[in-house]
Amino acid sequence: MPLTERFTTLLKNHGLKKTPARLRVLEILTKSSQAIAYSEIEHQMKAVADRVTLYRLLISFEEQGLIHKTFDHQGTAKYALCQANCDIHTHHDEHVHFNCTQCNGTFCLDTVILPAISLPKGYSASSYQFAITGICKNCRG
Amino acid sequence: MPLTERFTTLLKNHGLKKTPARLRVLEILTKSSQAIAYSEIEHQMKAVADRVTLYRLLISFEEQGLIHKTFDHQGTAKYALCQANCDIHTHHDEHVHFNCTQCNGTFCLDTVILPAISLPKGYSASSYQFAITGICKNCRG
DNA sequence: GTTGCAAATGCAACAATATTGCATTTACGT
DNA sequence: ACGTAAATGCAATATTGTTGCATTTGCAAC
Repeated sequence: MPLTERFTTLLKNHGLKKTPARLRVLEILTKSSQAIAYSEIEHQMKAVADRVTLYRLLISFEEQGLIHKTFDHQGTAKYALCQANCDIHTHHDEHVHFNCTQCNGTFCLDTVILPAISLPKGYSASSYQFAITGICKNCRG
Repeated sequence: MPLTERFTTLLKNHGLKKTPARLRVLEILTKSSQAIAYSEIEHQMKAVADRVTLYRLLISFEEQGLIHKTFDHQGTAKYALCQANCDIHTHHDEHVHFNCTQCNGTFCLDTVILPAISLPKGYSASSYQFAITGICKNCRG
């Protein structure tokens, strides 16, 4: 299925209207091998949409389960497409992230298995954020 | 050992001068059962120190291994005292954090054992950030 | 105790990041 | 083609973090 068609379906399935800005963001995220910071998306969106539009767009994408948002080792928000069929009700992003201190890249490590963790009594978990900081594959070259 | 004396030693051991602002921050962090956001510390520091001083103070505390800094589920920076004998060379903070979505509290779960994780080839880890988001003990009560 | 100096602080200005209100435009079902 | 709710753009504002520089302070050496 061609990209644009896939995006159209994706947006429709999540009750979102198809707009140039949204298609562009989906394209950017799809073509990236890693999670992208807001500033980077904005940079690539030049002339396509206003800053505010981008903020609001990302918020609704996240609410609707199209993308997930993580924070790297410096607290910078990074966005990536959800792999599975997330939606507004079941929005899970249970995989390990790797943050590179050299290139500042954030990678989703889908192959790493999440260990089970038992919480102390009284606490109830709704989601997990596991991140590893270090040097990535590329930067070690 | 009384608090003030302990703080004095702590600062001296890390090559930091003893100042009212620093003593106050140590006191605030010591008396808190959870990690504290910058804004909260600033609020409790009213009239004791300038915003900028607080920022710089926290940075040097972190560099010298007196405190550690984490980001909660909303990307807010939170600070807490280091438990062990961290210093500028060996600064480790390998425990699980719990972020409550109701009170926005961040707790260090020292009792939870960190699982071992094996990275894909090519990646090398220097630190780990494991966080669990949910409802904390107090908010369930 | 006095002195000297690096460290720490305060202030002002600035930079970066995120949010809100509101008028206008656009997508899309009917 | 039309009507409406959703989406956008713009301006203003809020929040958060940083930089430069003059002044003050802690503390070690004398």
